[in-house]
Amino acid sequence: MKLYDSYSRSLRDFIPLKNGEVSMYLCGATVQGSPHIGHMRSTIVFDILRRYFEFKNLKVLFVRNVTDIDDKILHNAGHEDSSWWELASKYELEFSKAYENLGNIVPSIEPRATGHIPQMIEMIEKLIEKNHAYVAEGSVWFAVNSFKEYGKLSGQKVEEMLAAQDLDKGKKDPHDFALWKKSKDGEPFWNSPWGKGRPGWHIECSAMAKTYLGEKFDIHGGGLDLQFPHHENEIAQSKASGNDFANFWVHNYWVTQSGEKMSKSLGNSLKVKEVLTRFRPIEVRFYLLSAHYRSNLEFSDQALSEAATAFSRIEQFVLRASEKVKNYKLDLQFPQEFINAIEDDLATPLTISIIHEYVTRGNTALTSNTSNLADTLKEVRSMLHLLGLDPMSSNWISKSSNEEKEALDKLISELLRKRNEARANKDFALADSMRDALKNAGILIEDGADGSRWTIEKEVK
RNA sequence: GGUGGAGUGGCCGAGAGGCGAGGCAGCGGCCUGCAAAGCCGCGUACACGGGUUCAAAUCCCGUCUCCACCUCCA
Repeated sequence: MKLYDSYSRSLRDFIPLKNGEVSMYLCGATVQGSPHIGHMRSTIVFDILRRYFEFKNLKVLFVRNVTDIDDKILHNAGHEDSSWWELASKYELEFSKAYENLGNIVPSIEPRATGHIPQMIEMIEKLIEKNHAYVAEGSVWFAVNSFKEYGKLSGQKVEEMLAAQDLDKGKKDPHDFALWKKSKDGEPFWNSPWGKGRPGWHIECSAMAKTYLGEKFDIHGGGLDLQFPHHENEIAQSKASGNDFANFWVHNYWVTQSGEKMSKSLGNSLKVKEVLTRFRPIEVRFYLLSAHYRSNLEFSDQALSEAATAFSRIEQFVLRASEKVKNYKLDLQFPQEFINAIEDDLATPLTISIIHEYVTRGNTALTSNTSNLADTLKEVRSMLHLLGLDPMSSNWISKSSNEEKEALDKLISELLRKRNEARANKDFALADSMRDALKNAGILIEDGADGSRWTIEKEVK
């Protein structure tokens, strides 16, 4: 498989470091507010990578952290008049719910920063010992000029970067960054060899990645904005303390609005919970996969609506075909071109176009009753399954009970029987009024060559 | 100031020297009692100006516009 590695700025063949295993670390949320749909993108990218590796029978260890202490959390807690831990917990739950709603498999491990302070302290001590860090006035700083590779990931030279304008005392170089921050009065703190304080943001991920994935692992990912400074600093800390760290760096681009990064836009309309009042989660997931992960995706309600319409074409094929192809087992079978697309740096837009082509083929088989319908259905569902978009998968299926479905089916089938009598008698006024009445109830009727079919109009929630 | 990315038909969005990805919308047809769904057909798009080449959306030079990052960010 070819995967784009931001560190070497090239497509590289992905070969796991350990035979048969893949270790991945994804920078998760800083739980300071509600998730918007831009936040979902990196998780979905990693979710599909993970699904593909598992399909290849690789054992995946997938770590996605939660940053549950930082300046913004403290600030927002003051704003919302709650404790910082309550605020962090509240938004962590919202993120978990959003991830789950959009059909992501839960990570193997989801560590919280506050649960790994001893590991961070240990790493900081090692950095001080190796003269990559220094203590100043109760804080600890990483000495950027002690690490010659600094800037390699982001392609920047330290001397050409804008100097930090912060007022922190004791920094020897404006580019140095905090490993440990001395706490101010009233702020939460942990005890350390340097006094009361809390960890810097970057050391959290270095320490957690090492704890769960070891000194060297396969893939580290996150949004493009994390490339600098966050990931640059992670590399500096980890490598300076003696770890090899990540073999591949994978960065997803933005969900933008009016060309701008979503987090800069204001308003609630982009929050996951709000978008899900207007669109089904599976439609949102489909939409987020409709652009390549290394392209910006321009968000608009119109684009999302179009994606939802496009998806329903695929979904309706799966449902219609499944009514005809009975008792089949879904053992995954992929067209080669689909595998090629996935292996080409996760070309999801291409996979979607392939699915559409197979749906066209399947729809033709459906009307002409040709024998390849079952195969096409299995292939389409396999492809959807790998993308987490199989409408028949249990996590998308509506929650109503079988009893309810059977009762409804009996009722509607009886109505359709009467309506078809009317149609046979050319009493089209009656037939049409029955169809209208059902439509008012949210039930859509389609008359086909071999009988009438009903579906419940897709509604959100 | 430094670094990186982008500009593709009405819309979304692939592609990366020669065969017009795919979808949405629109138009025409088939099917249908009428619908719906489906299928078939219809498009001469690559920011602008030069250049290289038998051939450029794709490569080169220049210009314009937009976006991101430079120690809070998916």
